Amino acid sequence: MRKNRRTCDVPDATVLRLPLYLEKLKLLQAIGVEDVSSRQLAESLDIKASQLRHDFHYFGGFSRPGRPYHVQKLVGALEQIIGIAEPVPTAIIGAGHLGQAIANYQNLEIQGFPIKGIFDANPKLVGVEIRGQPVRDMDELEEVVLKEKVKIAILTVPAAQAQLVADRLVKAGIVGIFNFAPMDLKAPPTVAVRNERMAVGIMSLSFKVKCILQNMDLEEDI
Amino acid sequence: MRKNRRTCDVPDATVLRLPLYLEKLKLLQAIGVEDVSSRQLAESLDIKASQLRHDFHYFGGFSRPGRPYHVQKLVGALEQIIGIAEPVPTAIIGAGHLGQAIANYQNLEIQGFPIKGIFDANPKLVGVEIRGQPVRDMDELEEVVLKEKVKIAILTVPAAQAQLVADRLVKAGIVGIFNFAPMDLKAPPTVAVRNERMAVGIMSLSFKVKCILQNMDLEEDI
DNA sequence: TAGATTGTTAATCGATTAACAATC
DNA sequence: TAGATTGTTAATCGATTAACAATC
Repeated sequence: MRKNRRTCDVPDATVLRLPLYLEKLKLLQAIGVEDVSSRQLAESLDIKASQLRHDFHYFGGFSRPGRPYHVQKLVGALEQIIGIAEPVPTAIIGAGHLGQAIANYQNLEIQGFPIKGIFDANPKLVGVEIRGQPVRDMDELEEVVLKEKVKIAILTVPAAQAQLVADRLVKAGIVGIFNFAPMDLKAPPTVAVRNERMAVGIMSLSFKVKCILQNMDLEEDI
Repeated sequence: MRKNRRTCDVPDATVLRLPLYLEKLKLLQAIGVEDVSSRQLAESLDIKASQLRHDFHYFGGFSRPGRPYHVQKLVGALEQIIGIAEPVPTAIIGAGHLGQAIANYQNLEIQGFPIKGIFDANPKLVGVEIRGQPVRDMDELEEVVLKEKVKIAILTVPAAQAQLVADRLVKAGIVGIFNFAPMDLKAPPTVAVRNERMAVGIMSLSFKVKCILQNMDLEEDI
C-alpha cells in the first residue's frame, strides 16, 4: 500500500515522459529488439541517459547494475504505471468534427482506451455510425457510463456546454476528463482534468515564428 | 535591435503563460475593465502575482511602481510580443475531420490566425467548401503559400505523409508547423515545430486517474 | 580482466516565490 | 500620510545532469 502511494508522488515532467518512453519501446518491440540501454533509449528521444534513469528510479528501477533493460518487461512495467495494463473504458462527448476525428483515431483503442460510447445532443448526429458505433443521445450518458464503467471522458462539446456536461460526468462517476473545449473546467479533486488548449499551442508557436523572422531580418542587416 | 533579440530569450514556461494572460485580459477588456493589478490577474489564473510580474519583467515591465496595468495597453503589448499584432497567414494541410474541426474553429481567425488555404490530397474532398473556402488540391500548396505569404501550417495529414508534406512546406518558406500527426517531424532550426501529442495527453491523464482510483481503494480499506 | 551498464546520490542549473525599495 | 502597487533582486524550490560504486 505504501509503495502504490509512492508511485503516484512523481513530478509532472517525469509523468509526461512516460508515454514517450513507452512509444519508443513499442517500436523497438515491433522490430524484435530484446534489450536496450538507457543511453540508446535516451538518445533516440534526444534526452540525457541520466534523466531517463532518474525517471525510472522513481519506480524503483527496471533492471540492475550492469544489465540493460529488457524491452518486453519495460513495456509491461510502463503500461502498469501509466494505468493501461487493463483497457481504460473511455467515452467521447460531442460528435462534431473533433469528436469524430478522435473517434476515428484507431490508435486510441490500441493504446488502451477503447471507446465505449460517443454522444451528441444534435438529433441529426444521433444514430450516425462512427467506426461501427452509433452516436448516442445525451440522455443515455449516465446509463452508458455506469454500465460500461467508463473512467475517462473526452470532451469535445462547445465551450458553452462544457461545464454542464462535465458536472454530469462527475456525478456519473467519471474519474478523468480530457477537455478540448477552450475554457477551464471546474471539477472536484477526485476527478483529474486535462485541458487541451489549442490557443496556447498556436500562440507559443507564433512567438517562436516571430523570433525566427526577427533574427532573419537582423542577419540581412549585417 | 539588441532589445528585439532579448525579447526572444525567454523561458518556455513564461512563453506558455503569455496566451493565458492575453486570454484573461481580453475577457476583462470585453467587460470594460480598464485597469488590473498583478494580484487580480494572477489570482484569476491561479498563479502567484510575483510570477506574473517576473514574467512581464522579461519584456521590461508594462507599468511603473505604484500603478496597476492598463488592460488595453497590456493586450496590445502582449499581442506584439506573441507576434499577432498583425494577422499571421495560416494554412491547414489535411481536410479530414481534424482539419475541418480546426478550420471551423472560428476563434482562430479572431486570435490572429486567418486561414488562407485548406489543402487535401483526396480528390473527393477537393472543392468542398469549409467556412466559405474551397478545399484545394495539394498541387496548389506552394503557389498559395507564396502568394498569401503563409507563415504557419497546421498539419493534420496521416502520419505516413506528414514528413513529406513538412519538407514541401519548409521548402516553400513556411516558418512554423503545428503538427497533429502522431510522429516527430524533422525540420531545420529556421522552422519552429510544435508537436501536439494526443497520446501524451491521454496517458498522463490515465496516470492520474490510476492514482486517484488507488487512493480511493486505500481509503476504503481504512 | 576491461568495458559497459544500472541505481543512486550529489552537483548544477533553472524556474518559482519572497522580499523590498521606489512610487503612486 | 497610509495602503497598495510595480519592478527588481535575492532566496527558495524543484528538475536536470554528472558522478560513481556496484555489477555484469
